[in-house]
Amino acid sequence: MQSFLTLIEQIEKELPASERKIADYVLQNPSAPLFMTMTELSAAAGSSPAIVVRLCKRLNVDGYSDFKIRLSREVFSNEGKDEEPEQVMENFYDSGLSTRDLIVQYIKFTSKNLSNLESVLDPKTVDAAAEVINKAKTVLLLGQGSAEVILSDLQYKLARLGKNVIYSKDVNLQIAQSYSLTDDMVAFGISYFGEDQLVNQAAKAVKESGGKLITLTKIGHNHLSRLADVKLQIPASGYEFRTGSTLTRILQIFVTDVLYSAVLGKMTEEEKTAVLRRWNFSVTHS
Amino acid sequence: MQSFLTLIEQIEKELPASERKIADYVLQNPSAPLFMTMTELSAAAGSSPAIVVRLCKRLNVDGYSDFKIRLSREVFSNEGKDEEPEQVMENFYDSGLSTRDLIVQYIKFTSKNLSNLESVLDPKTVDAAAEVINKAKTVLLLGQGSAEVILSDLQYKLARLGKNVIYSKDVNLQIAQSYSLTDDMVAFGISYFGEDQLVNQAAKAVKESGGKLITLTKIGHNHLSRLADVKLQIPASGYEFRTGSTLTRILQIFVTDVLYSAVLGKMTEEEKTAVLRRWNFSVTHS
DNA sequence: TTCAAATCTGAAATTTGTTTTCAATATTGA
DNA sequence: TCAATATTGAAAACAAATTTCAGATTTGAA
Repeated sequence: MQSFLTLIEQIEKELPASERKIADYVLQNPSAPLFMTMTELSAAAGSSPAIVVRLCKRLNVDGYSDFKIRLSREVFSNEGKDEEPEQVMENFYDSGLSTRDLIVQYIKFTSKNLSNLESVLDPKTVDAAAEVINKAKTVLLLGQGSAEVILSDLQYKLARLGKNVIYSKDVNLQIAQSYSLTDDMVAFGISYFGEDQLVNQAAKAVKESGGKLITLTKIGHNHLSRLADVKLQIPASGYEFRTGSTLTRILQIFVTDVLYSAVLGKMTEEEKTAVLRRWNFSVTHS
Repeated sequence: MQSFLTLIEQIEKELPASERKIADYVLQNPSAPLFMTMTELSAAAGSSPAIVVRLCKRLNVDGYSDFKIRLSREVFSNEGKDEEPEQVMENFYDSGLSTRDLIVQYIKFTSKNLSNLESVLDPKTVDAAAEVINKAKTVLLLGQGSAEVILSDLQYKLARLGKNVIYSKDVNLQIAQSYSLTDDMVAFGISYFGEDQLVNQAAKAVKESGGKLITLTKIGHNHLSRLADVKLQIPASGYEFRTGSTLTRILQIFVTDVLYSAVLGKMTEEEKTAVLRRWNFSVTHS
């Protein structure tokens, strides 16, 4: 299948003026005709519908809709071949993107960041975290602000895994609880920057009472993860501020998801069955 | 970007008989319609042209020729790729995957589902939702259970956009509030299955009081989205039950993220500046 | 179970878009 | 220069897509 656009290019030079207008327009906007009627196309190119038909004939296609199909085949099979360097997302809501493009770019952006996660999230660390959680009977959750969202979700997950979960949204209460950690408990702290004063105070309390601490922060040095026995980390997006996106939230949920599965993987068959029972109950119809 | 056929597959089961005939025919002969008129296609599938139009509408494409274009895009972009059958994720925690592989598969799985979202999430609908929210002064949030997580996140987003947000976790209170919707308010209901009795009751209350309702559910028929003025939809994963993954949560957050950006896109410069101020304040160091 | 409301269906009418026709105009080559 | 040939676009004819509508069916509420 020789390229259709190439074919147009090749005959373009010896086309009569009016047909050439159309050919030129198509060569410059190969995907545009897909969304135009013949009349629109001819108007846009400064010609008339009859000419479009004649051009189709000359190109040996079966009519205008066949023309469109050949064109779309061309356009879409090339799509994504020479991806441009993606400075996308810099300030995407200012860039006048259509909502469709916004969605597409956003999907790309998120997928790309998920891929990055593969190199940042260390399997051994996930395993270690799963191990600790698996052994613990009770999990104490630490965090506030936007981390609450993730913690609530984690609360569901852990409950489903059969853990007792202690989670109060008030950080001061969290701190109080952190001082009374016992052997069968583990604390799980979430904070993107790892620099929340109060959360860190709770983490210190956990260490002082000799308890285990798992943390989930962005990659790099920070006070929270320094205190941790197991440090889960997600990439720092950098764009977060400007875009206002909650990519961070998605990555955090993703990590807790993986962790959930990892814990499940360590369980016995009966334990897994129990998890399924809890799950079926908790889902019902929400 | 393989997803238009996936979309058809997803809704196929709950299509009315006559539309299903056509969907089935297309699924079995994905490239056939490209060379057929609507009448031919409907005849081949044992249905009528009007039904084809209706199916196009349901698929959120712009008419039969748009349908053809989407299809050709699918057919031709896949040509010669030899996708392997991907039975991944069926029961991945039973399959003895190493944690590294678990992460890798999970990333693939999530990315793939994000791609599916592209054909399920209709830009026009997102636009409509953004429009409604932009005009409203106050947003009332509806939902419970695992949707709480998303609603809390949404609460942050909306607050940052300068909206008054009314969100009580107690559904009964939500219902009560729903009866007193005023003109400058809009309700936003989230429920994966769209079949939560109490949430639906709140939604009905919204409609009875003449208010606007935006919903976020899985794709397909359900009582909640039926009541909606604007229906946002995410793909049904199917695996959700067995895997216990919270993919749904990720997709939901994703949608609200896109919506956030879409609303932002509709704002004036001063309004955007105000949003940034709120954002910088709200993030600080959590 | 019964009834009202909502949804589905396909034939027919309508609208929209494509293709052909044709007369006027321009171009070519002897 | 002047036939022969090719190009053009307006309008007519045609074809296909879309909407409408009224009857049939299904669904949901009481």
